[in-house]
Amino acid sequence: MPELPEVETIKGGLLIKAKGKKIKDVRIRVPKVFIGDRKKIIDAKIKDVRRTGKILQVILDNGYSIIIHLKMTGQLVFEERGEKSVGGHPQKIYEQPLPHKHTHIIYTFTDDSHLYFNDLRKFGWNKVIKTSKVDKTLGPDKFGPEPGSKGFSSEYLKKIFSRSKKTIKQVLMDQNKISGIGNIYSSESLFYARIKPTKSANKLSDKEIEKLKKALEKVIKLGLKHGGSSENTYVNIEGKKGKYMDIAVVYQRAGEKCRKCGGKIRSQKIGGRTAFWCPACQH
DNA sequence: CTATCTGTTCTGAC
DNA sequence: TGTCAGAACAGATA
Repeated sequence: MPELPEVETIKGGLLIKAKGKKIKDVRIRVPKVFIGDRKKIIDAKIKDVRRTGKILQVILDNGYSIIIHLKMTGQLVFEERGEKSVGGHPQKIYEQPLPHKHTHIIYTFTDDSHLYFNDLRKFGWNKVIKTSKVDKTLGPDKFGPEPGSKGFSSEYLKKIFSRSKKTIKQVLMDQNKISGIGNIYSSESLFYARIKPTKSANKLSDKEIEKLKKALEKVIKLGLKHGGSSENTYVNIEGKKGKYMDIAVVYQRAGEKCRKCGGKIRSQKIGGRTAFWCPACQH
């Protein structure tokens, strides 16, 4: 799924395109991805869009909110009235005009613009809840601080790392401890910090923790700057892909040469996810 | 054809 | 309480 930079990019797009619009209709084509009462959001206006970790919150002006998780393959694409997404000969399943086979929810605004929720694997969801419950649902007991935020201090990292028995990569991806990091940015930040992903979190030195903290903040910024990563299906609100993968140092580059030392990048499963790293540079 | 992979996270079993 | 496999799903790839 989109990780923090991707979701943040979508948030920005929604603020520009959809803020202030009034929902005229919601069409639900796959019930399992829409949780809650669709009637509660009809005739409501989008007041604000926020983000907690990888979860989007669309705040409406009637006391309700839509919270959205894109999981691995979810997309939110906005189209103005009468605008036609690029079609042509459909090659890839996601490059067809909207709505298509994997469009599960269609939000229509009063000016006849649309917001489409597409999700090939149907793991993602859109959920209607009371805005007063948003903070409780997405509270700090469920989501740790994110890189760059106030709570993301060296002391905090030291605490969670020393208590964990898992590998550093697994801890980085644990949303309860740190929000917004997934497979891509955990792999990339560990490379910049020169730490191998298989290392036990509780074996990191203070110096390594300091380096990792900086690396995480750096890759998140890089991701944002490049509009996210599009290895697979991620697109922004306009249906365009992100460019982070062009500059990725290790992610999805097994067998290729390390940009620093020229050695071979290797990959291995850690806790069910594929990790990528340079055995020569990362210890 | 089959088998295996995939940017996530929750649940139930131990 | 922590950890782990499996599940939710569909398509791309070898």
